Amino acid sequence: MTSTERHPEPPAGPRSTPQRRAVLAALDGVDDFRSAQEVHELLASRGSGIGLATVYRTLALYADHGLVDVLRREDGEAIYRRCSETHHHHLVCRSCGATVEVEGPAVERWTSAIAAEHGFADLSHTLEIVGTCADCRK
Amino acid sequence: MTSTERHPEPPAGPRSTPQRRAVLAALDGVDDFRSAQEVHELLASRGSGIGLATVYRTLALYADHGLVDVLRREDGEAIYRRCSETHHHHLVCRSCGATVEVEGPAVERWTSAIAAEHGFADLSHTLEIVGTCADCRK
DNA sequence: GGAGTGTTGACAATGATTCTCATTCTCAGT
DNA sequence: ACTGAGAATGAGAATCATTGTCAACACTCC
Repeated sequence: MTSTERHPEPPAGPRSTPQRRAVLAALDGVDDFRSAQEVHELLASRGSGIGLATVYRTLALYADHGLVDVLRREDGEAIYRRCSETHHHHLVCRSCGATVEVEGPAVERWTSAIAAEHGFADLSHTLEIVGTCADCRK
Repeated sequence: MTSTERHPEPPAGPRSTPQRRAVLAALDGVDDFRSAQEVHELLASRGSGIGLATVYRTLALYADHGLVDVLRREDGEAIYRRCSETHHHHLVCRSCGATVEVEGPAVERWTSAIAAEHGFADLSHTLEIVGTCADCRK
């Protein structure tokens, strides 16, 4: 709150490094969610000597910045996916992992209404739909 | 596989034992989500010598039977809460942890519609709303 | 009372994630 | 381009929730 705001917000996004670019590239190469361990293995199999800790740090970093989505597998393992930056939800196939991003204005409205009704503010929410896709039902 | 199947499936819910009753009682005593570790500590502080592994087994057991809800904290730790057995969602205060169970017919309808639209079947979904409750905003 | 099965508790084992720290790299001036 | 300051990286140790193992027990049915 001081008058020290000459540089309101140095555009400074995360610094660009080869490792970070590699992680994003790896995520761009797949269309479903991958764990940090999997991303690391994938990169390793391509000859990248990137460290596991760096993969974790990078994924956490971009997750904070909203460039990747984070979900949890049933066993609690965190999984990540490159995604659009607008608010959305996921429809995931429990069999093949295929993912579809969906928007739900109706849901947004509903959550706001319900929350307000109970006196809650500063909302955020998560919604995931898991099912079996058409291909896997054959 | 002998002919010993006279009792195909005793309506038998989980067998009742002092330990299991203690775990459920502990959950009944609070109105928000607790981790297995916390439940164990709580019981220990009451002089119960119940083992940690038993707490995990019991919570997993009741979670399977739908008697307790399971959520994940941001760090991935599983948290449990005694709940009604009908399908519902949670509105959780990020500050004090207070929880409200809410129903959302609108959401149920929306998820079914969206999923069908993309050819998904055998649906299940999770929806959590996190916010700051009225008391914590003072 | 005894066998058979389900439960428990203590403890080891697992496995994802985080931390530490010395080294290396990026980026904004100059 | 050159340099300094601070950010990022890698290797491996350290955490910590969760699960597996197995012997001792509890309960039910005969």
